Amino acid sequence: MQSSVELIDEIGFEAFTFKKLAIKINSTEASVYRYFENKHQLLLFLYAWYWNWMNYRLQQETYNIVSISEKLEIAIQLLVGKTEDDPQTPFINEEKLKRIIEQEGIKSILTKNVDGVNTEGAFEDYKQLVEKLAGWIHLLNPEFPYPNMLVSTIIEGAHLQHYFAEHLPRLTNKSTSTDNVNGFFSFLLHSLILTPNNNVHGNSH
Amino acid sequence: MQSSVELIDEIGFEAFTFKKLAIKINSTEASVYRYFENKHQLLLFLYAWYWNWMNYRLQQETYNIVSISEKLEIAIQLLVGKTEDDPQTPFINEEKLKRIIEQEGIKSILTKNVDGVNTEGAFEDYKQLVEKLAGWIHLLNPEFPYPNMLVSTIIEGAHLQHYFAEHLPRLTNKSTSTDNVNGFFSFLLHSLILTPNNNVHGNSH
Amino acid sequence: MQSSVELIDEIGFEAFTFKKLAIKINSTEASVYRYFENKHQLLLFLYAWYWNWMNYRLQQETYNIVSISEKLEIAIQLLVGKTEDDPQTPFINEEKLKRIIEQEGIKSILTKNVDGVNTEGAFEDYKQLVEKLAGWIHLLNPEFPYPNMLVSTIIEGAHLQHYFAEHLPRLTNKSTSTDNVNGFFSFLLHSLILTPNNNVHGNSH
Amino acid sequence: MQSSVELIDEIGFEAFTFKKLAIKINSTEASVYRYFENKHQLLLFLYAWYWNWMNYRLQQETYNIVSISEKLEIAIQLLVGKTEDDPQTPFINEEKLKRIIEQEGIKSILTKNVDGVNTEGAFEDYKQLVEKLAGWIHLLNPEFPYPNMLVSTIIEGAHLQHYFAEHLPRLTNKSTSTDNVNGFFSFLLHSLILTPNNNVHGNSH
DNA sequence: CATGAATGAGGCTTCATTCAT
DNA sequence: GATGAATGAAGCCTCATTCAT
Repeated sequence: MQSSVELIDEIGFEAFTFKKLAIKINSTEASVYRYFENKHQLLLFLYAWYWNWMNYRLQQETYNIVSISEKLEIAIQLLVGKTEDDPQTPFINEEKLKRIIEQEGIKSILTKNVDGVNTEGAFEDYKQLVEKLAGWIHLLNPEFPYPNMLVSTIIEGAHLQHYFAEHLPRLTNKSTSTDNVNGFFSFLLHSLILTPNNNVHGNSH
Repeated sequence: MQSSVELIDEIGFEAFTFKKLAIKINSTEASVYRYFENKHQLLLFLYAWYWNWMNYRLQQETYNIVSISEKLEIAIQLLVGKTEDDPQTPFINEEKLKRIIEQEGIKSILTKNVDGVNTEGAFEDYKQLVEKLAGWIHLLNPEFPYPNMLVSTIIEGAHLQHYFAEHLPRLTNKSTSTDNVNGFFSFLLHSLILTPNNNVHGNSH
Repeated sequence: MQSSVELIDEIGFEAFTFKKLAIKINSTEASVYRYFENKHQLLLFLYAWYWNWMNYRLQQETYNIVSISEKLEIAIQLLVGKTEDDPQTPFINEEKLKRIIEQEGIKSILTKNVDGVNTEGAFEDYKQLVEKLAGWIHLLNPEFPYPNMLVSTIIEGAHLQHYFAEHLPRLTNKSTSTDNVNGFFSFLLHSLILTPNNNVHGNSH
Repeated sequence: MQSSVELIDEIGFEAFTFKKLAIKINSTEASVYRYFENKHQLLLFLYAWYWNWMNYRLQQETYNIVSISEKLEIAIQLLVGKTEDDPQTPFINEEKLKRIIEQEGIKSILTKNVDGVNTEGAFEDYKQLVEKLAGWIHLLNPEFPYPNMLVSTIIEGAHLQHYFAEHLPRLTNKSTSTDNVNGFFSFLLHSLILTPNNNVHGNSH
């Protein structure tokens, strides 16, 4: 588990194979196959685990908060901010896992086999999280027609911006560290949802 | 060229091989290698070609327009809207290419070798486009601190939303066709940039 | 093992491939790769095995001999003389292996990657053997400044002379079979080392 | 010509291909094929050129010398000593060529196709040189039964010792630079040939 | 249940060479 | 004569998976 996270983080998912994993954990390919059908299943498992954990954390950090806008703020912090290793789960390093999700997660969606994978429920937690936040947005601003889009754009956008900050700075705006990513998406949320008197208007075709 | 676009569009980049391409065009693997070092180079070439063409189109459609906000609107239409085959380039089907960029483009960025690829200038046109639009945004709203982030988020976000609309509808908001994608990102732009009196505030840590 | 020795002996190392070996032993390339990373590793393995076996034989044939000059004589016989199949190792045909070492061994040294290979210890037994004999020479003739050179020249020289005898007779001196090789190198050893009153003088620049 | 020497010296003969050469000289593979049938022919040509040049130099440097032992001394210097670029042949860098001969020459002999190559006369100059020196040795010491062996052992031995000095020092004896190679082989020659009262005795089986 | 061994299939790439202009 | 293009063949290697014990 932890080893697979480390290895994927090190060499990337494309270069990752069960053989290399087996060597790393002093085991055999056959043994690894006992636990995961193939490497894509492993990634999907990590993906599901990550979003399940995120849902859990979100619940923890918001369940005694009343204000929905405050809940949303917290959610954004959680999704966009830095992730640190969670000492409660010694079997997995969340910081590395986050980096994998950022760099490899979207690839497990952008695959010719999405639909098949999707029906197996691999993205269930992710979708639940998106819908939960979209629901909150709807409560705050019932007129806003794109709550799901906004949430999924923030999530995936944040992943990309973190990556750009490291590798393609001309696509992003750096100032004091990567806090800008946080700033941008917070600002987005406020401008669109938390600020009153938004004049909602659709496509101007 | 056209054949490679078709084949990638059909079976996906992962399943795409020079052998399959060779069979499709009644040629040999070795011949294909004369033109592209490997399939990743081919994808990068398509990527570069696409953004070069986008830059060209943007210039065409905006150079006699004075209003910068209007220019921006047009740019968004171009980036987010549907792409149709350009009859001026019979050797390439832009509609299919767009679909490839949407589904595979980000993968050529999210690779362990980005930095190497980047120094070769593969993303140059993309970055130029982002910076041009970011420049316009800056003119309209000099206080706005995240112009590049906004542009790259719109571009990549739009790609994803188109994809979600087809495969993971719970992550998006569908109504009448994918026009919603257009609507959302136009709205984003207006709310953040084109509407006066935005109270810019950064990260609320 | 034995099959690879036979095949290399037959067709030469350059023409030797794992595919051909696989066919010969009714197996598959992939299976061969389980045991040797690539054909160069296989050759290095054979090389190491050969010199390990030579060290062993030398020890066997000299350990109850007191006279160092006699030991040296025996060593030369071993290194320069004919090698016959050792019935104790049914899995390898030493005669053929010797022919491989003669014709291919030096190539595994004269490679752009020597230094890398060398650090992996592939030549360890070879070097030990050379140093052991050089040590004996030093005991017999402490003034002689080139013991290692002499030993390595005899070993590699003998390989070449055997080869020349078969293929380029004008570079050698044939009389009664290849015994001449033996004669020449024995003579060399005697003239330089075993004969007293050598007037050692270095480079005459 | 010069480019091929440089390229082989750089990357080694195994990795050398006409394609790489073509790129280096801004030409095409097809053009290179106009001059050399294949890369082995090219190596043989260089080999032949080198030994032809050596013969020429030997003649130059010895033709007004009377003493045969002196001639032999000069020959050894020539064969064993450092080679510098000959300004008379601007189209070829002898120093690099020498390094190629040292590292690759013996491989062109130790090939399964020697016999074929041999009949084409590729090694003619080499053999002539060996025979010339063997003849001198015979004049000095008519009893000595291995003149050709001695010469070819010195030549190839010197090549190897130079190589060992750089890559496998435990097989050689280093003191002040590689002059030792010169010293050793000079010494060899003196001990066997130039010193009177050698008690010639053959194989002591 | 674990694991060492086996393996078919195919991916990627280069070679050496020829052809057509 | 030079050269851009084409290509069959093969080499090398890894993958994902299964089998037998």
